[in-house]
Amino acid sequence: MATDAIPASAADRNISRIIGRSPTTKCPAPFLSKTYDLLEEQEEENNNIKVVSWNGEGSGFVVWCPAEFSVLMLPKYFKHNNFSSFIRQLNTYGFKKVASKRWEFQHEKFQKGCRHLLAEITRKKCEPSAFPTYLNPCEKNTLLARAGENTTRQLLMEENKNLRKERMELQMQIAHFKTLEMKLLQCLSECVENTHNKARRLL
Amino acid sequence: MATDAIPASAADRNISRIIGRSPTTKCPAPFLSKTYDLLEEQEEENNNIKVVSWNGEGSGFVVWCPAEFSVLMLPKYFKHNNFSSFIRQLNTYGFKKVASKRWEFQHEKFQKGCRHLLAEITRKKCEPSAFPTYLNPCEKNTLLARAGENTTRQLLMEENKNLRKERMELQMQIAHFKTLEMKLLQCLSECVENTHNKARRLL
DNA sequence: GGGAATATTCCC
DNA sequence: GGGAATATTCCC
Repeated sequence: MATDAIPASAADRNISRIIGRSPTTKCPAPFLSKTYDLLEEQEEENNNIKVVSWNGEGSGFVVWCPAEFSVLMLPKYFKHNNFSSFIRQLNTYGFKKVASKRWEFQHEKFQKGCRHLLAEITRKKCEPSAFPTYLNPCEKNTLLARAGENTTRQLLMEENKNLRKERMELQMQIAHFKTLEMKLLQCLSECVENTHNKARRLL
Repeated sequence: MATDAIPASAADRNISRIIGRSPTTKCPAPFLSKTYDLLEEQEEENNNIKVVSWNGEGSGFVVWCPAEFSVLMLPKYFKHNNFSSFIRQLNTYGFKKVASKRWEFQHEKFQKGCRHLLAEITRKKCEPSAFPTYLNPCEKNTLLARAGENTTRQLLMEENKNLRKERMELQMQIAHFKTLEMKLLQCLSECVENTHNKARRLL
């Protein structure tokens, strides 16, 4: 094992928690440490045939023999021997396949000699929960479903209430206009009649 | 292996999917099948010391020797040898510890000779998945919650739309009344003036 | 390549 | 006993 090969373990994370190291200095995800370890340890062994290695620039790595890699190496570091599960993890952590004809992967923060960069690599999936921890996932789920709906519903109900109030006011205005119209017509009618009568009297 | 020991495998689930079996007849979770297998297979072996077995009534099971169980049996069925991980899974599927002095667990649907009941056991946790999978009770709740909210929302939106339409119509009526009022006032004014002039001319 | 279910680990 | 992060599997 390389001297700088400090595997990310539960103990590490515990220490990290106890001494209160900030998130930026926390230990890397186990998957990343193990993959880095794996490459470093292969580096030391002078095998005739390389199964996996850093690429020429140390900016990524190549799985030269996927079958041998899966059967011989994966179980030493992980709880499986499936190449596809390894690839799934690489994708989860944002690695990119950078060659079409060989299994070469790169990640900006995964470089030969730069173990300290591993801690800056994060999983793609991470949605911080907005709900208190005492709720079970089912309740959270229900609330989550309702949260958006409630906001929308409340807005709709508010608008609704305002619209009804407006309607009432408009209807009162109309009632007022109707009364006014009647009065004006009455007035006009009287006025016309008045004019007529006045004219007749005067004539 | 017992003759009825049909492990829940990816193949099973695939077949289940292909032939379109309903959710109620889908195969049990791998954890449940494996735990059932484990008990059935132990049953057949006439060991001097029982490490794990069904209880007397077949209504649950007992891990008599947790250490041996963890080291010797767990790795044969699972990807670990931790008793606590096994317990965590039992809890996830709703098993209850039913004795204080030994590791005895029960679940209503986990009974000796009743492998078919396993498929009715569901995980407690339901992930916030927005899209259709098999409907467990939790997911149903969520969907029901959403359905109710949606119905309410749709009704509110409908009422809202109608209220806006009404408002528009009322505002048009008001505009009409305003015009009418002006005309009537104009008319009245002219009428009054007319009367006045006519009277003056006649006098 | 990635969504989602299940499994395993870690911690409270 | 269970929440949550990570790992592994399965499927599209």
